[in-house]
Amino acid sequence: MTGVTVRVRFSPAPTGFLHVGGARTALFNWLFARSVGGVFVLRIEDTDAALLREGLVDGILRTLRWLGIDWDEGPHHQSERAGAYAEAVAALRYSGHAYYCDCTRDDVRARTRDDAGYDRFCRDRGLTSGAVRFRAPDEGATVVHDVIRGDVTFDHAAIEDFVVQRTDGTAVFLLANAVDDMDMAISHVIRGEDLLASTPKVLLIRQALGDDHPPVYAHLPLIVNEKRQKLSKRRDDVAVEEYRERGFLPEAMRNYLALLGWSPKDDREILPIDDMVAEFRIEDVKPSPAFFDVKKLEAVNGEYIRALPVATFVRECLPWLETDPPWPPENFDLAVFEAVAAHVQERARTLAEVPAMVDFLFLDEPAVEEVAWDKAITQNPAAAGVLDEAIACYRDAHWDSGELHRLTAALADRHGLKLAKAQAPIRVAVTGRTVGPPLFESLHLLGRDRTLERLARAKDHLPFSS
RNA sequence: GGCCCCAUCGUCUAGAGGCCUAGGACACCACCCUCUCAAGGUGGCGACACGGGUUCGAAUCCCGUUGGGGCUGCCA
Repeated sequence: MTGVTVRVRFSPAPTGFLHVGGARTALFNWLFARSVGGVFVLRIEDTDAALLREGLVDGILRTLRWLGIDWDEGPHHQSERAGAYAEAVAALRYSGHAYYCDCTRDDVRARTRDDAGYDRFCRDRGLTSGAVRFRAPDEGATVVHDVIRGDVTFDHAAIEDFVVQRTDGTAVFLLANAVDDMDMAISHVIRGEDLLASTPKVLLIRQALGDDHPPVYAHLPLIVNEKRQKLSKRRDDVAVEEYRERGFLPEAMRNYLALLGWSPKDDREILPIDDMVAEFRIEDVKPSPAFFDVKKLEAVNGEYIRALPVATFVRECLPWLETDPPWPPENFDLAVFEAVAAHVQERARTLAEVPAMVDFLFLDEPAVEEVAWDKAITQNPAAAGVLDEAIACYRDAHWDSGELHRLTAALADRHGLKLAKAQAPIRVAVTGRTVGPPLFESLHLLGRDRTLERLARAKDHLPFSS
């Protein structure tokens, strides 16, 4: 790597949002650039008119920033480099490397052979308008040097005369890609394996354009779904933005993505970004596809959530607590949430599940889970007694979680119950759920009045209430 | 169909010929801890796709088979 300026690029097509696979590609380019002191260029591949709608790029940039992936150059837009592409196409035509073709879509279909694509019908017709096709060599082969896969050889016989410029004069990505990578002096091309098969075409164009410094390639393994297919916009949850909305932290997302195809030398999986940069080696990336496992992502996210200082955790939770909360907004009390935060933080795998863990504190009536209520109260023979006595001894209790704990333990004792059993009807009566933050801290925060009110209400609903 | 890629526990991976009766993590199960649930601790289940070579020795190298995937657009 000495003596050569490392320049990499992430070049997404503007589809409106950043795809999980794209994010991983961006991350690996970024890690590589940062690890060797190279330059990370952002380039928008919008050569197709359909991709020129306003705003399609914004989401991608926003999400890259959210992930902490910054760029040193760009974003360049291919839509603004039409001149350079036109020049390149003209050069290819003059040098005999490309020719006009007026075949229609149907013509091409009819002329496509099973083993080598378009049959080159227009090659020597001397047309002066239409789409422009690259004259692929009839013999020989092109070798793609890939640091992840080794040398991959493509026989020219299987490479068709592909289109480099559309009838409307715009360049297709193969051409734009070749020209831009040369003009921008890209030294390493790191992208998804789905592009491996198109690489010899780009190499052929570059060669025809006089290039003698092809970049080093690294084709990353595809990220696949449970059926081992490439993640697709249609059937899979691929928008990184969506994971953000589902309560994942950017650091966790980034860390998990880094683990798809790469791993540090030791047995660590959770590691700070600086360590990743320090240890990242593009040649260590595995060539085989990786399944995007949301369960594992959640586990990683849980680790990151727990590692947060409580105050930071509280701040991160705010959007979930203040925007469209399950309780009347005016009921929310930040001080109360801050008091339970540490308990919630230990239990949450995503920020999105936080509201349900604390809703009993801000709801006028607890959100009752039918199954829980039925099991712990209605169908529980001990419920009436426990509830009655809880009301009796909580009424004059010193309102403190330790004291509530002691009183309830004594209560359980008198009923010959384990505290675990005795607390169940109380918890469900007060919070509506069987699980949640520690009960006595919860009661303490809820306050005596509301606690007694909810216990009484639960008791009243019992079929044989005393 | 053609071209290309890939192949270690269910999943993500460690493993670059002997350190491997294959290690870690997630998931799952059990137990411990415990006011529920988590967290934490301990343990368990669980893999080198198959067949040939090469070698004193192969998860590691080679070939083949099988399986999976990608590409095959005037999308990128």
